[in-house]
Amino acid sequence: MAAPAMSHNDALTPYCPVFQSAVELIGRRWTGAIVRSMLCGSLRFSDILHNVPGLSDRLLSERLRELEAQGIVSRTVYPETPVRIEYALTEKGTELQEIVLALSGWASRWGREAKPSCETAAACPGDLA
Amino acid sequence: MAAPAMSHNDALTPYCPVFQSAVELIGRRWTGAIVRSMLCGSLRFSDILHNVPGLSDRLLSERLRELEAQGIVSRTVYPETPVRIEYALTEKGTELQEIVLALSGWASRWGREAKPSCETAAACPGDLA
DNA sequence: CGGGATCCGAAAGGATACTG
DNA sequence: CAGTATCCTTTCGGATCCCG
Repeated sequence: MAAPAMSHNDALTPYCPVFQSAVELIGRRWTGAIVRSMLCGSLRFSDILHNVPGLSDRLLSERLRELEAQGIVSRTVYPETPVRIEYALTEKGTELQEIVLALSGWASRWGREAKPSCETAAACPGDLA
Repeated sequence: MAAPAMSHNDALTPYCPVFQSAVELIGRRWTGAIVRSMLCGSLRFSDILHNVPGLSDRLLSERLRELEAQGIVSRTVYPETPVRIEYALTEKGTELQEIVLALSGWASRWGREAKPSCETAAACPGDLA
C-alpha cells in the first residue's frame, strides 16, 4: 500500500501555479460549502446564507464576488418587484462538482474517527462517486 | 456536460462539517502543493521545501505537523548519520491523489486563458487518471 | 430582500535567527 | 540537514450600521 506503484517519474511537479490558485480559491473559508450548496441549481442570496450555518452576509457577498470574478458563478437579476437575484454555477463551476463530490467522499470515508452520520449516503448525491 | 445528470435530490447539503474540514485542510496555503509534491513517493524536508517555491521552512514544518496529525502523511526517522527523515503519504493521503489530479485537470482546463504549458500531461504522473 | 462600507480583534503567513 | 522560536505584517472574519 505504501509501495509506490506509480511510474518512476522523478521530474514531476516543478510547482504549478494554476493548481495552487485553484486549491486556494476553493479552500477559502466558506467557498467550498457555497459551491457545494449550489450544485442543485440556482439559489438566492438568502438561501445560501441559510443553509450554510455560521456564514455571515458579508462573507457570502465577498465569496460570491470572488467566485463571480473567477467565472465560477453567474449572477442574474430579475427586475421584478422587488428585485430577485439568483446565483448559479457556470459551466466552469459545474465542473467543480466532481471534485467537490470526490472530496466529500474522501472526507466521509476518513472523517475523524469514521463517523458515518453526516452526509455519507443520505444527504448528498455522492452516490455517483 | 452542463446538464445536471445528478439525481433530483433536492434535500441535499444541510451543511457538512467533514467536507468543510477537508476542504479547509487542503485549502490551507501550501498544503495542496505539499501533498501534490508527495504523490511520487517519500521525500525529505529539503526536497519538499525546494520544489515548492515561496514556501518557508516554518510553514512547511507547520503544515507537515498538521498533515501528520490528520493521518495524511507519515514521518519516518532513519537513524543514520546524520539522521535522515522521510515523509510519505499514508493510505488516507494517497487517496487524495484523485482529488488533487482532478483539481489539477480542472485548473489546467480553465486556468486563466487556457495555458496548457504547466503540468497538464507531461510533468506529473497524472496518466493514471 | 440583497447587499455595501467600515471598524476591529483574531489568526495566518513571512522573515530572521538560532539549535541539535 | 531538519527543524524551533520569536517577531512582525498582512489578511481574514465577525459585528454593526447603512443603503436601494
